[in-house]
Amino acid sequence: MASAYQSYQTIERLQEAIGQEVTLNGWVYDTTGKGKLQFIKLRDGSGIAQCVVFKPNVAEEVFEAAKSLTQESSVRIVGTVRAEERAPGGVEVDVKEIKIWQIAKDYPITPKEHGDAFLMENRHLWLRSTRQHAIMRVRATIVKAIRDFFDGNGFTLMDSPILTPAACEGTSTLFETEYFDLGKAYLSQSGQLYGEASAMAQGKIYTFGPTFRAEKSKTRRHLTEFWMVEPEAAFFELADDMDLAEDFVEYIVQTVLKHRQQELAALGRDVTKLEKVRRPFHRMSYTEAVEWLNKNNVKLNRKQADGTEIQVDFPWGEDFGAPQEEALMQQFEKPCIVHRYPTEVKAFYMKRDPENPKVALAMDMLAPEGAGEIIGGSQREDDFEALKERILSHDLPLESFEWYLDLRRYGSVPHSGFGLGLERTVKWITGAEHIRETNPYPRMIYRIQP
RNA sequence: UCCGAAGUAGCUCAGUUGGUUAGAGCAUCUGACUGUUAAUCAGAGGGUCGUAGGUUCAAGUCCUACCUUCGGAGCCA
Repeated sequence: MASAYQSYQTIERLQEAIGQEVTLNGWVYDTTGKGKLQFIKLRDGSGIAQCVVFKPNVAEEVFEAAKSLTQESSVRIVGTVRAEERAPGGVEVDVKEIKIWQIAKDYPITPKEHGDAFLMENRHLWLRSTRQHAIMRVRATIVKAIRDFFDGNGFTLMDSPILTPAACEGTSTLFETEYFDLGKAYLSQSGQLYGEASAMAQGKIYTFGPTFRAEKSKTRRHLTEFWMVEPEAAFFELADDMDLAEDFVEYIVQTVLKHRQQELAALGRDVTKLEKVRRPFHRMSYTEAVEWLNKNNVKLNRKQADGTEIQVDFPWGEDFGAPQEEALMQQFEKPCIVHRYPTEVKAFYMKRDPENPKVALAMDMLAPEGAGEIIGGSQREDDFEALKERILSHDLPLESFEWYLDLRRYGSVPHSGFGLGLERTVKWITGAEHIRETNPYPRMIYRIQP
């Protein structure tokens, strides 16, 4: 006897079963009655199949069962598959038997429109809708593409811990918890520091897992819990890091195009835009970007002491906000890497450019179509004294970073890496309006249910 | 944290200068129909108008506070 995962017929493969009798298990997505004719749209997680019950052809109790079905009731249907032009997808099931697992009463999400708050309160049910189903399938494909890319290019998976003793980039945005007798522990906001140690052991590594930011950000680009993949490679300089990032993002996008056309179509995504995501991407230095902003009259809103706002030329040294990034990207159809940011606006572990100590060997990748920053990375400081001085000048506790400094004591080498935010990448590729749709159970500043 | 917007039926919304019994569509229930794709048609049930206080002969509507949600900024992936 075959086990359930082998024997039960999935709707995805119904085309192959034309002429055969099949058994389908699933949930009622929609019903329509037409007198002696009942249509049941059955959803089984793999797809949706139209099932038809015609009164003269079935036993009385089967027709009554069909009439009693409500949205999201769970059923097993036995019937014959046949080609039918009038049915969506070109096939339908001529129903012979119905077994009702459970009748659902008053399913809250109807085929009509709903508000954001309502859908988020019912996130556990919203996931059943066609749109959310498609986004989750694209997400799963992106995750697989990420793993395949690194696994296939000599990177070893070396996951970093989630519970950490100290901050990676300052403590202001960390979730805190008690850790037995050892005091406070924090949820990791990046696996990078551990990733660097791992790279010194394996050469090329990547970490992939959830990260946590207690930032009080309330925008359509922010989650407090999100997944990040962070490659780190010994002997990589900034140029290598940027090449890697371009290859990687191109691979992800092209893999989704190859395997998820159906889902992208269901989402109404303009795939011609994604087809253009081919190397080489655009690149410009931070300094060039500032010049571009000022040449194109993209001003910065600055608050005065009296509370009023004035518009000023973008000053060199200030970090870009979402409005600057968006303005910059409007000229491009492909992602753009902006590199060599001012040292002051970047993290302590980034190496300074030997040719210009005012800038760090940092790079961000901005995605087109308003998607914004998806990658942040850098070449790391590999000089012991320079790194130690940076830790102290950032008021970070030196004793917490002794192990990290060891990486510069024992065989320090140039090395680089970056972090790619999974949900932001899913948002860009699916064209989702809001990042809350890109994670099955998103955590946001004002929402932790369900 | 700051700026802006909104809370009316299970859901999405309308509700005029304050004025009799607060409306519609969808959903639910009953009935009709052999091709529906968010079916259609006929009928029925469904409300502490976010909470508390105030003004008034009279408050869904005006005022105050609070709560909740949404959008944006900063910060970031």
